[in-house]
Amino acid sequence: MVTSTRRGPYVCGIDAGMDVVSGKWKSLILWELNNHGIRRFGELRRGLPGVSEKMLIQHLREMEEDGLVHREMYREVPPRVEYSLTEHGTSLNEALRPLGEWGTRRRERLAAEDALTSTSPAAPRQASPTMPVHPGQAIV
Amino acid sequence: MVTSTRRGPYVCGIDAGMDVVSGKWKSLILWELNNHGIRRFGELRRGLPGVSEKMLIQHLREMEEDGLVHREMYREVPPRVEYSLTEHGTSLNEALRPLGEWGTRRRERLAAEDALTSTSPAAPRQASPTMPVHPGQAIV
DNA sequence: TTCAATACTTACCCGGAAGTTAGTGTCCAG
DNA sequence: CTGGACACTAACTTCCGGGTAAGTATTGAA
Repeated sequence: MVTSTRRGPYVCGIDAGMDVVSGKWKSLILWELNNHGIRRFGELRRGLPGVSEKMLIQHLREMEEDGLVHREMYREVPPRVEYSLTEHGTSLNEALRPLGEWGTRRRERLAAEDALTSTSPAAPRQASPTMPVHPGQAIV
Repeated sequence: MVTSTRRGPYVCGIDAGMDVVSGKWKSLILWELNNHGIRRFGELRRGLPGVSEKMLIQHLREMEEDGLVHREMYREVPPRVEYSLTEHGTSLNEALRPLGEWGTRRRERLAAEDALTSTSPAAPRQASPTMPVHPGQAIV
């Protein structure tokens, strides 16, 4: 079972909160659904560059089980499935906002450090040109 | 190096925030240091039941490298090392508070569900259907 | 007839996170 | 003189999260 190690006995709230977002794409799925309201499976896949179908579903299933996302299936041909955030998902997303803002400040700090460390401090732009990018990973 | 996969190119702030707390004990270390201000290595180990010395140090090192914790070493015999949060560590802890509160609410929900789901063999106070289940204090 | 699109499912594999165990040097209590 | 406290370090092993690739059923389009 996927949920074998999850829902463990939590020692505090942060444990319980971290647990539901632990997963490479969970927070991005949350963000994507929060921004678009309703998304089909394929839309989500295309909206998260680099995610594999297997992981997308696995994460969506876990988040559904955790009561974060709602799954609506229409028995059509071709099949259509719509995902959206539940009330809990929306509130989780809001609870993550301060962390996101903290991370944004951290990114800015790192970019500034990189700009200083680089040999020629010519371009201290916020989008650091020295930042390594590997194919398949989009910079948003 | 431990930091091989870390500090990857982040797609958004949440990525950058999640990265520094990804690690089984990171958030608990943060919590522990935030509560006590200053803690020695052994105190931290005893304060986090189940952590291995290897993981404790590895996490402390990474957090030090990320600018979250400060490490003060006193060349005494026996050796003494004191850990504390930096300004960034403190602000990260505050940024995590909403998530912690969300998690606490989730724990309460889960506890309530468990209370309903179980056939109430252990501690079913009263079977009054009108009685709201209120777990109150967190089970730490 | 073959291909694309839809939303998955299944099998296999790899790398890294985490666990286990042992060892370091110095001092003091027993 | 043996052991423990202290703060680590190192070697080895296990486990599992995530990636890759192929297969499923259906229909319409080329």
